Amino acid sequence: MPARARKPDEDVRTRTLRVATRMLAERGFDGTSLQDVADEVGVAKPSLLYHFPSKEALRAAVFAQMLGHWNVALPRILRAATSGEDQFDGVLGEMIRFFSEDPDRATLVLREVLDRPREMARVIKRHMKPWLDSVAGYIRKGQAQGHLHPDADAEAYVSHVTTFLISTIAVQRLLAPLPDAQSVRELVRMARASLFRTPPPAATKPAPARKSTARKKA
Amino acid sequence: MPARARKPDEDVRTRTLRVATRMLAERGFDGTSLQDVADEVGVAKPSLLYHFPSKEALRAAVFAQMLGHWNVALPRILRAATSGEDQFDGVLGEMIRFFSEDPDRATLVLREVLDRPREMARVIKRHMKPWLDSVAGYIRKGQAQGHLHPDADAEAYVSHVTTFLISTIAVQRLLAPLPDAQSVRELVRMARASLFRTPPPAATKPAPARKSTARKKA
DNA sequence: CCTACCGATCGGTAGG
DNA sequence: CCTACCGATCGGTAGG
Repeated sequence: MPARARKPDEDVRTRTLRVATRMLAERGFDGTSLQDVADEVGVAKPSLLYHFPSKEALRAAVFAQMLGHWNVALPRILRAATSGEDQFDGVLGEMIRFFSEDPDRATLVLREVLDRPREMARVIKRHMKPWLDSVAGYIRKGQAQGHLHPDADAEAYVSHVTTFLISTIAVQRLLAPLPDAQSVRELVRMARASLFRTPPPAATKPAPARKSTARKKA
Repeated sequence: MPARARKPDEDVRTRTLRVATRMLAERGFDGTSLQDVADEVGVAKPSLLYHFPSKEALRAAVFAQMLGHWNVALPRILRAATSGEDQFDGVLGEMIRFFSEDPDRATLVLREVLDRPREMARVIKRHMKPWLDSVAGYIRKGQAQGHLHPDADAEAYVSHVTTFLISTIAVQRLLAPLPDAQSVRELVRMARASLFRTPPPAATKPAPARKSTARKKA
């Protein structure tokens, strides 16, 4: 008797990670019990503790999986980044893509920042700071070249755009004050307009990006 | 015997609200037990349940107190709002003041959005939407007059600036990537630069505001 | 991967 | 405002 597997092609560990990711994002760590997760996965509670030695370990595994996805996406983001305006859309578009393609990622990051700020400060330093710094470097270069706002604070700008982006994606789907596309479009416009001195290049769809074959722009 | 009051000039209800506000912001609702709160207030757990009939009621009271503070601050914010550039700094400055003066307010709002999105959608509609809409109206007027970016989406802009502001204040003190003043300054600059067509009026300290006696600007 | 069970803690009540 | 106590649920273990 194969008991009560719901997706027989997926093993318990995989299903548990998927279910736990959703529940941790939705209810938070303290609001989610192992029993809740076990019920939804379709196994007994102690079975979870065979795959993950503790609730804390499950949390860590969920987060590690998300970090893994981030590290898969990073090369693509880095490839999009070099300098100039076209690259701006590329990088921002890839970051938006990463968090929009599974908004639980944004929610999870936000919750972790609230619940375990010290640990998250370490993770950010390790996994995001390096390339945020390099983006800040490009911004300073662009400022020296004169096409970016000279009074922008490069470090604060990249840090703020990241917070802005993650928070907006996490909050947007919960409160849904306006359509998703509209929300993203204005976010991109704001990030752009507060960085570039020149107005945006007409209505050349500034959003998701990565399809653009065009090169620099002047 | 007056038992073990820590601030004898403050009654238990007041102290409980103060302690609970801090703990709910720091650990969240599910991460905070009534026993934790009682211990810190210096009373027995059932005493809390005399003042607040349930944990849920305590949460509601904490949130209601914050909403009360908001409704006290609102007139000042509305007074600062009329239209144009000087008013922009006034309104934004007052909002920043409200959340910066007690960052628990920002954290609490963020947690409530994550934990009880439906209820928070109602609260926002009731307590923030009306005047966010009126700010959006001023923005559209400014766009018609030509000194604001014509491609800005007024509704999305005000909603995003609010999210941006609350998230940044809540996250900033937890991760502290950079000094508070620097963080706020860049936030204001970004909000400004993404709305106004003209560059900011030199280095005329654009931030906290409300001391400004200057009137419109041209 | 299961059943059976553990001590600890949860929010809340009785009763004064 | 307290002591004493409640049933329910928590994360986790024993043992197979």
